[in-house]
Amino acid sequence: MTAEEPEYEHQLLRVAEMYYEGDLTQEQIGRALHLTRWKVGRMLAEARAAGIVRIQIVHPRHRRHALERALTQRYGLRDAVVVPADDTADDVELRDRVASAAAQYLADLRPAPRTLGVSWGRTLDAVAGHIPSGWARGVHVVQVNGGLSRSRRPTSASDMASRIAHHGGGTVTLLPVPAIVEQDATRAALESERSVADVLKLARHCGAYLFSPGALTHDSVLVESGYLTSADVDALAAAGSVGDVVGRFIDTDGQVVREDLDRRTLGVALEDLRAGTSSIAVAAGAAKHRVCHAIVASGICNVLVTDHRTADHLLEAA
Amino acid sequence: MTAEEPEYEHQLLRVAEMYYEGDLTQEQIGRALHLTRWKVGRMLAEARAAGIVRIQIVHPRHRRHALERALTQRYGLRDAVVVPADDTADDVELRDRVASAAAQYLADLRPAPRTLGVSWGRTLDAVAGHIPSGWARGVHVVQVNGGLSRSRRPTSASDMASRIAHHGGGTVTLLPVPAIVEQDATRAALESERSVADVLKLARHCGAYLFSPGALTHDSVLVESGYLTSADVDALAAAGSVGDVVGRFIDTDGQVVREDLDRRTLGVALEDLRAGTSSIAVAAGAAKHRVCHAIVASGICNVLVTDHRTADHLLEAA
DNA sequence: GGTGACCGCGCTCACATGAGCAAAGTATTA
DNA sequence: TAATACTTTGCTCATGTGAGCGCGGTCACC
Repeated sequence: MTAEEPEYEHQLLRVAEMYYEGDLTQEQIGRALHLTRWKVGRMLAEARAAGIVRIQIVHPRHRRHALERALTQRYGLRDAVVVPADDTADDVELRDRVASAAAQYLADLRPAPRTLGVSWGRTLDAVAGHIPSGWARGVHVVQVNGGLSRSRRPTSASDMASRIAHHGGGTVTLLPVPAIVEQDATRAALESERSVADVLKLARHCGAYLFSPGALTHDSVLVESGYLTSADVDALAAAGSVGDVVGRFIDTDGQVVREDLDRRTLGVALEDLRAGTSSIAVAAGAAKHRVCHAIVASGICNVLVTDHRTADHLLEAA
Repeated sequence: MTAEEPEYEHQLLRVAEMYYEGDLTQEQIGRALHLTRWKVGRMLAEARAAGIVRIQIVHPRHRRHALERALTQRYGLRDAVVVPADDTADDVELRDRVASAAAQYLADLRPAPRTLGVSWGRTLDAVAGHIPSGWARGVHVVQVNGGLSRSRRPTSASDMASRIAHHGGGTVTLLPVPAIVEQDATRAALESERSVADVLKLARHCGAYLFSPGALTHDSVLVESGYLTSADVDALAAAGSVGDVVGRFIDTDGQVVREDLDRRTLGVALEDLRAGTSSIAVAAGAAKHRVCHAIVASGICNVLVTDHRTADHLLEAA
């Protein structure tokens, strides 16, 4: 611990090599190095603790159960799924891994939800891409926030809800309105529209919700889709926002910032997510660390699917 | 083996997680998963064999003994030192690692050489930088090939021999002539010079040699130092050369190419290296793979210090 | 359908290993 | 210097673990 003797550390290394690479017994090593066999055993434990010997599990489906347990306890979550973030992987690959785990989690969820509220975005697009065919039987998927396709990409907001429903042998109900409108009155008008009101009513009482918080960055999908300008992002940041959930921007306490903007946003309220039996948030990458903390700390989600670095961040936060 | 069942692989993963991360005994795992304890033991062995569980030793001084053994056997070497090539490290860091190992090897060499012939170059410069003070007592270091400083860098050819001697509490004999001269006659004249002849005689009977083969690239030190032009490099490549040893360019069989150039090169002959008790070659990086193969296959060195990727390459070569 | 080859399984048994403990050694303080 | 707290060491013992064996099931080939 305190010694830091290079000579001793080198001995540790020799012992570790003999044991793990040379397949010698601790007794044999002790004989060769003039040590008792118990000393060798302790040195091996020390080498593992010091990280000289690293035992890691390498598998795409591997989950970090220790972190999951810590997260559920720390934030009173129903469940957590933490996948290892490979050092060599970029953000896109990481998102894909996390999305895959989320799809798997959803498929394994028991009792299977009869109605599932879903948001949209890059992460959910990836989740939809990994959902196993036949993951459910006759699920009813409901789009919980607006997202009329102003997006340039072919995978529109409505598409991911459809795909998830399709693979679950079920039906989909879309919310064919913009995510954010320009006038409060427009929102009110749309909401009073019968077809929209019906969807929202449905969306507010789903058995499960699946969404991905958005980071407050200039390349967010809300910016790319044209609902926000770069200036809006700066203004939100100045107002203390750390990101959005189903299009609603929140601060570190999970409270809505900029009420005026929020009143122009179409979709379920944060309260609806808080009330959900399974409210599953999916988030990957450093950009989402802060918004992740906000949603788990304020109970907007009760299930979190993420990568181990985000999990570490959440556990470090006081 | 042949099954490739994803379900079973997932079970393997679960078992591995429980054992290595959950610190459960094989018995407990068997209980939980309705397996016998022996099945669990076999699954763990399988998981390790399949690479799902990876046990690796992480330490700057770590050596790959299995590869060292394979190399010494395959090429009839006296000794081999193979250090792991960290995936994240660049070529410079890798060279430093290998150089450090070489310095250590030299210091541990028993019986300690009374006379040591050294070459020069970027790699040997790194070796000199890592040689421990007091690594020998009264060693006599002799420069084995020409290298009168035409180099732009401050670390001249003679400098590394001096440093190695200095740290070994010994003396140094330099070879103050160019590496390659322009006329055969010049070489003959220089060699007949008493002072040069004496050094060469000394250099030809060293107890140990330490050198690093050079790759045939346009940024080789021989080019940088002005002994060769870029065109010369291309000509040598066309003549079948894979690199140089103490300034002498060789082909894949370890034979000198371009006799005319070789006759203008000052220093010990390849035969002198082949005759040495310890002829230690130090080489790191992909660029030196081919020249490495040439020198170990043709017996120019009998000790090789290198990285694990080079070792892999040498073992793959039929 | 019969027969032999093969494979995976559970088990015995001998060995390897870690937890826990008391003695020896070492640092710390009065 | 002596007393004390703390660490390290070697050991006992219970437990964990892997090699090897025989059984039963499966498959291919006759």
